[in-house]
Order: sequence, then C-alpha cells, then structure tokens
Amino acid sequence: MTKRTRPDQTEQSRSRRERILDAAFTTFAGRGYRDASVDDIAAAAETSKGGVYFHFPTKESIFRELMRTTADKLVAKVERAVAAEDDPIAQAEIAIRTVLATFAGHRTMARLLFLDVIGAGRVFQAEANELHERFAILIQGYLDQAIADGVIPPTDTRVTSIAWFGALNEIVGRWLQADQPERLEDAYPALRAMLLRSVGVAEERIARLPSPTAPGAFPEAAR
Amino acid sequence: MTKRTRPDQTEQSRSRRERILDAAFTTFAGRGYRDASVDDIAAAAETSKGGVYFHFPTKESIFRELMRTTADKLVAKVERAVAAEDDPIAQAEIAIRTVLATFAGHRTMARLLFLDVIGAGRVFQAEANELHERFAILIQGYLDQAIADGVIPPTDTRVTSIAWFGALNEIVGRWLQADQPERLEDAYPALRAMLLRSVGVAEERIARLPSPTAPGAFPEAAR
Amino acid sequence: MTKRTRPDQTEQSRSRRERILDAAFTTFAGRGYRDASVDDIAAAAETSKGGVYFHFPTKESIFRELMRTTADKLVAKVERAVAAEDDPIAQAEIAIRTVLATFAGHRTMARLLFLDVIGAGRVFQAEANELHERFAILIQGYLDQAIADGVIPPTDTRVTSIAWFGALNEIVGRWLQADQPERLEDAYPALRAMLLRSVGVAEERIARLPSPTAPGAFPEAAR
Amino acid sequence: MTKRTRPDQTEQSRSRRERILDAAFTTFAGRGYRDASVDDIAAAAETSKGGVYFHFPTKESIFRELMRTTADKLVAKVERAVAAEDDPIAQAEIAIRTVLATFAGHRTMARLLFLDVIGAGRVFQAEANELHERFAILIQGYLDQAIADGVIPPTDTRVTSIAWFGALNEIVGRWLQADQPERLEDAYPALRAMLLRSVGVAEERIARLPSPTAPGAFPEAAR
DNA sequence: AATGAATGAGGCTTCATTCAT
DNA sequence: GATGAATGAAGCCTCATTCAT
Repeated sequence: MTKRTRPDQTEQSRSRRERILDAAFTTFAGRGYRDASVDDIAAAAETSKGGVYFHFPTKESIFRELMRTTADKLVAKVERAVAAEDDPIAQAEIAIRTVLATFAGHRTMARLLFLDVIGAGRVFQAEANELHERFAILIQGYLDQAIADGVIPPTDTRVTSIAWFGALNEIVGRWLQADQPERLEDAYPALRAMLLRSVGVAEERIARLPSPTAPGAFPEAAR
Repeated sequence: MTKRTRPDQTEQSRSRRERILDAAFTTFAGRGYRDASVDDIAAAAETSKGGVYFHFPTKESIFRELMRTTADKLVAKVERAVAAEDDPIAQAEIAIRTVLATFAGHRTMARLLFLDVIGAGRVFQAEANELHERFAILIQGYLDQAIADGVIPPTDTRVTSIAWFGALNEIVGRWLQADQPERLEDAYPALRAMLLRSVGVAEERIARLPSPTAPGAFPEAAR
Repeated sequence: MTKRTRPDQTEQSRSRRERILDAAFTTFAGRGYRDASVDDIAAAAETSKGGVYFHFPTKESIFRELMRTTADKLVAKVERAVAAEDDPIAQAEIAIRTVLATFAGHRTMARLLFLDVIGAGRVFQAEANELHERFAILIQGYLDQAIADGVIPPTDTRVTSIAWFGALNEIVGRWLQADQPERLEDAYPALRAMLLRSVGVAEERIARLPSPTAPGAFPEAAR
Repeated sequence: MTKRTRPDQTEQSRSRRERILDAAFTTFAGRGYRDASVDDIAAAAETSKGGVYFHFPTKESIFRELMRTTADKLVAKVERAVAAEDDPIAQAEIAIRTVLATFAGHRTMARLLFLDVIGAGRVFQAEANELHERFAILIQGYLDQAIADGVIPPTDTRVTSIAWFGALNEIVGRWLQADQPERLEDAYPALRAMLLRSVGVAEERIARLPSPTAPGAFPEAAR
C-alpha cells in the first residue's frame, strides 16, 4: 500500500538516480573503488549520503550497475558498428577498432572497465570475469565464423579470443597509465596487423586498409 | 651449547622476516592488497602486529618488496631458461612457456603478480606499470633480435610485445578465475602458435615442437 | 507533533556539538591533551567516536577550538569588567582581579588555558604563545595608558607586562597544583600590591581598596 | 652472588649511563617528553634500547632523574653565585641574574626545566611543582632575610616569591618560543627593576648597578 | 652488560550503513 | 524522497616494555 512500485518515479527522480550514477562513474574511475567514498559520490552528485542510499542499497550495487551498463553500451556500440560489415574478419577488425576508438575518446570509461575492476577486490572478480568473458565471446564469434567461412584456418578460437582480448586490454591499460600517452589510435595499425596475422589472415589481406566504410580514422566518440 | 652467539640469531631473524614475507604473499594473493590487513599477515606469520612492524616500516613496503622479489625470481627464471637457446624465436617461446609453467605451479604467485597489483590503488600503478614494462621489454628484446636476424619480418615490436604480454596475462588471469581451471599448460600450444604467427614466423617452424629438451612437458615448479 | 522539522534538529545538533566540546573541555583539563583519548571524549559526551569525528575533523581541532573560545570568553569578560573603570591602573587591577576570580570559580578553565597548552606538543606552542601574548598585550595596554596619563613613571612595558602575566600565571598554576588549595582570592591582595608597586604606583594609592563596587569580594563566576 | 652491587661499575659503564642521560636531555628538550621515544634516546646515546633499559627501569625514571639533577646543578650554581654577596637584596638580584644568564647560554636546559615539564603529563605535575617550589623557596629566603634586615618593608613573601618566579619563568618561556629571540640578557634590567620595585626597594638602590663583583655582563655559561 | 627482536595495548582516523526527522 | 547526524567496526601504525641470547 505504501509502495506504489514505480508510478511517480518522476522525471526528477529518474534524473537524480542518473546523476548519482554519473557521479559514481567519475568518482570510481578517478579514485578507484576503494578510495571512492560514498560521501565523495554524494558530493559529486550534489546529494546527501542518505540520498544515495535511497536509490541504491549499497556502494557495491552502484558499482555493479555501473559496470554492467557501461559494458552494455560498449558492446552495443561494437555490435552496431559490426553490423555494417559482412566479412567476419572485417567484423573482428571493426570490433577491435571500435573498442580502441571508444576508449581513445573516453579514458574514464576505459579506466572503469579495465583497471578498476580488479581493485574492487575479491567480490568483483566474478563481475570482472564476466565482463572479460563477454568480450572474448564476442570476438570468438567472429573468429568462429571466419573459420566456418574458410577465411582462416581452424584454430583454438577460445584461447585465441582470450589472447586477442588480453592484447587489446594491455594496449589500453598501458595507454591509460602512460605519463604522456600517445594517441591510442596510433597503436591500431600494428595491433591490427599482429592480431590478424595471428589467426592466419593472408598478408595481402592485412595490407588492405581496414574499414573503407568508415572514412577517415577514429571519428568515433560517445558514451 | 645454548649459546651460538650469532649464526642462530641471524638465522632466526631471517627466518622470521621470511616467514612474514611468506605470510604476506599468501595473504595478499588471497585477499588482495586492500582486504588483507596487517593483522591477517601477522596472524598468518604467527607473530604480533608489532613484530611485523619491526621488520617492515609499512604495509605498503611489504607489498612492494614482495612484488619486486617475486618479479625478480620470475625474470631470473625466464632468463635462465632462455639462456639455453640461441634462436631468438625459440627464446621467445621459452620465455612464454616458462612463465606459463611457473604460474601453472603457483597460482598464488600469478595472482600476486598479475592481478592484485592493479587493485592496490593509485600508489602502486607506477610499480605495476614497471612490472608489466619489464616483461614487455624482455619480450621485445627477443623480437628485435629475431628481426635483426632476419627470422621474422620487421614490425612494431613495441606494440607487439605489449600485446604478447597482454595475451599471456589474460590467459593466466582467466585461468586464475575459472571455477574449475583446466590445466594452464593446455593453453600453451594454441597460445604459442598464435603468438608466433602474429609476428610472421613461418607456419612450418611453428609446427616444430618447442623445447626438444622437455617436449611438451611442464616439469617446472618453484618459487 | 513529532515533526517540528527544523528547530529541533538544529538545536539537537548544536547541543550535541556543544556537548562534545564540553566533554573535551573537561577531559583535556583533567588528563592533558595527550592523555585524553578521543574515546574518552566520546564517552564523556555520551556519543560514539564517529560522532565526534562528524563534528570535528581531528582531535587537534577540538583542542584548538576550545582554546580559542575559552580565551575569547575570558578576554571578553575582562574587557567587560574593565569597561567600568576610567583609571588605567584601576583597569589593570580589575583585569588581574577578574582573571583570578574567574579561575577561582573554574579550576578547569585555568588548567586548560594556562597549563595544558604547553604540554600539547610542538604543534601547539604557537597557539599557546599567541594566547599568552594576548593577555600580555592586554596588560601592556593598561600600563602604556597609565604612563601616558602620567600616573606611573615610564618603564619597559613589554617586559613588565610579560612579567605580570607570568606572575599571575604562576599564582594560578600553584593553586591548581596544591593539594589543599587555599582560596585563590586570598592571594589577590598581596599579588595586587606587588604588581602595582612594581610599576611605581604610589604606596598611598595601593593602600586604597580596588573595586569600590564589590569591595574585597569575588562574586564572579561563569563560563 | 650474581649482583656485585657496584664494584665494576667501571668508568666505561658510568660513562654509558651518563651518555644516555645526556642523550635523553637533548632528546627530551628537543621533542618533548611524549614525542621523544626510548628509541630516539637510545639512538642518540649510540646504544640499543635494551641498553637504556639496563640502566633505567622506565622512560619516566630517566626524565625524573634528569629533572632532578638539572635542577640541582642550577640551584647549586645560583647558591655559589649568591654566596659572594652579603646583602639579601643583592643576593636576590644575583639569583635572578644567574638563572637568566644560565638559560641564556643554554636554551636546551631552559626548555627542559621550564617548558617540557608540563607536557610530560599528569604524572609529572608533582615533580614540576616541586621544581617550581624549590626556586620559589630559594627566592623567598632572600626576601625574608631582606625584611628581617629591614631593607624592605614586610610583605607576603610567599606570594611574592611565587610571583617573582612566575615573572622570571614567563620571560624565559617567551624567549624560548620567540622566532628570533633577542638576547635574553636584554630583558634583565627591566625585569630586575620591576622585581625590586615590587618589594619596595628604594628607587635609589635600584638605580645602582647590580653586581659590581661580576665584571662585564653575563659571562656565565656551563651546565 | 648489551643487543635487538618481539609483544600487545592503545591511539587516531575512515567509512559503509542506519535512522529519526 | 531527502537530509545529515550518528554508529561502530576496522584499519594502520607507535611505542614502552620484556626477554632470549
């Protein structure tokens, strides 16, 4: 009786919740999970601590939701980008390229997704795992398809996709940590070539430019 | 009889310090830097908190020392293993293989070196970076040599070595997180093939087994 | 009925903060800065340690605030008492008398202001210095005026006012430490005579009783 | 049997004890009782902590002994200096002058005797009291004599001597705390005049120079 | 006599979470 | 829905003291 499930979750309320999420995003990315206090988040969201706890049951829950939605957005973005291609190899390329491009435009997001996760402690390892898994599986899909299409020779796509993701991850991580990071995009050509080669894509194919569809380099941005 | 003035003393002390280090190693690996309390470490070392602080000035210093020495040991091990080979490609293979083999025998070490590091918070990012850098450079050396020797075509070895390390790291990380981890060694062949291919090693060379000395086996262990 | 939204809230809060301050006052005065733990203060204030830290950022800050406000009150009181007099010598007398009278009624305050200060450690020396300075300058003002008025011969009022303060301070300190302290007021006549003489006030003037309003009595009290 | 009371308390041993005392003196004076750790003292004495505890049962005992002996030395010095005079007023003058002169040459000693005491906490208040008492009584003796000799009119010498000591104390304390302390000796003339006046010494007598016996000003030094 | 390792109580501070208003 | 005061469990570190050698 006292609990109308959602009726007046007005725009105002929704925006408040969103604001907290945004604040948490920035705060976690900036300080790491442990070093970001709920007070910090509340302050960044221009609310009170109590306000935060009205919308989320625990600090952990905020983090979890953030992880999930951020990953969702990125995956969605990748899939959207990939949809324009037919060739599975091109799709894999585009996937890598999209991730790189997105992070290039959003260090914050990169930080949250790839670094902070682990710092969050034991509790989040599973969550982090899932995240990594998700991307690996995404990649694996393309590779499997490429093999099915006979574009590349058969391999252990499980291991390979994990390795691909790891390679990508490390490049991004290194870029995040660098004092004076070069442009992340600069690493793309070498990384691309290396990854494609690793699955036996013909050298000649590698030489061809990646995505003629998306003219210019790395115009992406967003969130 | 009761009074060997020094040797015993020293040994006693060394062993206590060592015991603390061991305890910290396990504790950090098990709980992560932040979640491992000095009390936990003391308890694991069967000492008092004060005892710990007699040997180390801060919690951080314990972690740092642990990181450094652990990395040292691993690097030393790799270099020892590599010394037996002439061919830079073989050396790279052996390096990868040694790391994998060592971790296969020491999940704890893997956890400490490759996962926890980042979670330790801002302070440690630099240290962690250095660690990753160290391994990347190790790899880069082999690749550069291979190029110089004309064994593989020129590439951006900087990016490539980072990617290699990332791939390796991710494989290990995944293994660490898995509920029922398969044997880490099982991933070796596929990873090896993928990495070698990625730098343009001839398919024929890849087919050849890596270490004729210990074919296919992972007899390593240690600390 | 249950919901006077604010007034109560504020008062509640103010009173809590005040309660902590009071508790700290007593605790510091009783045990000294170093020996008084935040736990003690919290207990005395019937709050939790966290409660204390909600209102004050550090233990030091509590002490500082206490010092400052206590000194403020005393100085204000002295100035109020002095305002009734025209003659600078009478003013000086009244100042001394007021301090003595106030302390006579509040051993605790005396302890906090004149003794503990120094023990608080290096950090507080400056603060303590300032406090002593404040009183010395107060006194110096009266003496300078007396000289300007030709009531007493010129002297080094800087040194003299410091000495006056020191004399007063020691009398109070001794009283604080005594096992069976006589009434602090009993020391007043001798102290007064001695101080007035020290600046060359005529013996005849000294013989006259100080405060015609409240002859010989110490009715003051307060906080 | 095992405990020959003092036989081989050799020169070496004595010097060790002394060295600890010296180290403690400096350390306490420099950091205050609470902030000076036994480790600090041991280090300053170039011994081990155990060594310190061999010679003294507790940290407190070191402090106590230090206080006592330091005060002894100072009192002895004063009495030696005073012995040369017959006139009790001159004696009082000399006493004040000697204390000031000694401190002028030994800020450290001043710090230990007059400031640190209180910081030491509750336990030492009694000891500090005794110290102050001692000096007050010393002064009181001269004043009583002066009255008996009819040199000055009768007064409450108890209160007066306390006030004298307080005045002296505050002058020294202020000097200790000053950023750029003037020469402590510079305060002597004004302080002297003020104190003598305070007990009714004739103005003419005050005008006479203090100690023609000790030529030059403040040549003292020592420990 | 001396050393230095070990102990353990205690201190200050932080912070996720709860709750009355 | 929101606020902000309050709680209490940890956490890191210090240090006087003890003790085996």
